[in-house]
Amino acid sequence: MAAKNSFYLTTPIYYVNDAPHIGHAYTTVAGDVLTRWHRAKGEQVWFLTGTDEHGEKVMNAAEKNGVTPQAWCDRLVEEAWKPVWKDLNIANDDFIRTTEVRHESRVQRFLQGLKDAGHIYLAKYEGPYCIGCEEFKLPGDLEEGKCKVHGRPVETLSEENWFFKLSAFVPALIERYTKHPESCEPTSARNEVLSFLHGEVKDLSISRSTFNWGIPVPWDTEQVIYVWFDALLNYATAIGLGDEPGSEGAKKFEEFWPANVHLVGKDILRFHAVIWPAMLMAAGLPVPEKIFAHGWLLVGGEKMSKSKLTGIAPKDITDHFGVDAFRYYFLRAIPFGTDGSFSWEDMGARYTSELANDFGNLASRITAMIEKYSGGTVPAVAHDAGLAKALTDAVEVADKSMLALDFQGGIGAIMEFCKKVNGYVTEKEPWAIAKDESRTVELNEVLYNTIESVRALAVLLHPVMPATCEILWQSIGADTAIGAIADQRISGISTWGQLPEGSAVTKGAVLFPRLEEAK
RNA sequence: GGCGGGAUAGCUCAGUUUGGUAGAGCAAACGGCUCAUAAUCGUUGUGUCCCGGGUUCAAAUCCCGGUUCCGCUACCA
Repeated sequence: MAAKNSFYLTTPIYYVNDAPHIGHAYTTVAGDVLTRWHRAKGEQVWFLTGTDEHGEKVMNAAEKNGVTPQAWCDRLVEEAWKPVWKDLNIANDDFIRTTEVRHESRVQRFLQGLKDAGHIYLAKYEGPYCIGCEEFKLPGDLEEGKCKVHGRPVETLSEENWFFKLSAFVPALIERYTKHPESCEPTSARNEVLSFLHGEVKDLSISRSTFNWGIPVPWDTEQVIYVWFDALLNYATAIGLGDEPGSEGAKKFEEFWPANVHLVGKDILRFHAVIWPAMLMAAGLPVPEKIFAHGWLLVGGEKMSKSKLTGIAPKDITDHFGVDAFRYYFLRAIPFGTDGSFSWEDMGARYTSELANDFGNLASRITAMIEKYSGGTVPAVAHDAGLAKALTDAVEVADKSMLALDFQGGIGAIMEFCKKVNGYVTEKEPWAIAKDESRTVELNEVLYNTIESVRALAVLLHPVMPATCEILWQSIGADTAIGAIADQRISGISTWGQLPEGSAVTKGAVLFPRLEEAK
């Protein structure tokens, strides 16, 4: 595969039977931070998110609310989903909805292609069916022959469905995950996938005839395409899957496919690591480079859920801590890939310690000192070998970690540097030097080295906390002196001495005010 | 039932591959400093390393057995 300078990342498309909670936001923020990091590396980035709008559950939710499925989706997308991403400062390049024509037509074309190539066949699906649930049940859904949900006996029903020859791709999938372990991470997730593949994998029923909220099977319009088959394709339809050579869509697809990373929650790992690549293989397309399954956010030790009143809306948290603290906290506190416990206490502790005391306060003390001791302008460029080295190391570790989706490690390295700068200031005691007029040169050096370190911190933390770092960037005069923060490159951060002498520094409002006891 | 992962300081966790006096951050206590957001810097303490056996000069680490939590998978039907 030719080395390309593009980076294509997707979040799952979220199922619109309800409003987003912090679990959805966790995935999307992670995607946003990672894509912002790649943009800061100068890569051509495409970041896709969207909504999954077909299927029986959406149809039922709409019915219960007395509206058509389309109206239901339109309302949730416009009033709940898109606004939340806007509030969280998510810089997605596209937002796909599976009810859009661009998606539906490409899905149909893709499916027709698979059928023409012989990967689709008609067969009778027979199994236990619960009238109450109006769906076929799996053995695990049953208890003593009765539906667990309704506690009533199931009937054996059969339905003619179209099947995808999933089983035919098992050997190729096993080979893929064995030879390219990085294509499914973390390791625990890959092992689960492999263990599943080594079991008995059955062909997949990809159509339904019991309801009609979905994309019609092109050659059998009595049936609609199974919602997962439809949904997975969004990653490719959004960038022009199957379009005429030479068209805009085809160019985009050429540029960005295969996706570099599909971020998924661990509950939907198998769809992405088994079904999706098999679909692509069947179509003769390259498979995604990496499926990354992150963990769940736990509240009180349990997976968040609406029914247990643990479904927290992002706004509940951002109203108190602010958007940037939200973005920071989950990626900083939880190793990506393992479950993590959310608690107001822990978030409050980390906010105070790391954002207010370490980072925010460092910005306050240096801007205040430059105003007080240097007339509000950056003094002559100076150099401190210790800080410069620490910065170089921090950038190196942070970059390596972020690229590996180790957000905790990456942010940790940056914050370690921040602490080091605080230590430098305390040790040099600029306030003491300032009392001796013969030591002005020395004083200016300390001030310069500190503000220059803050310049680097602003760029390093920009992908994680864009709004706050932008404010900081302005307040140290960097915007005027060296250009927009968004144009700064990771590779250039550790070049010492960028903030020029004379830049205007103003001590603005504190970046992360101390908060009253959380909740 | 099978496979896999976890149980370590008040809290979150690292350390277990390659045995050698038990670690980090946060919280706590004490000291320094006063540029800063009652901030920051330094120092300090903290442990039946889930339980019971075994191997060894020496076990959080290796072996056997058990408890408990979690994930994947299967089956009972």
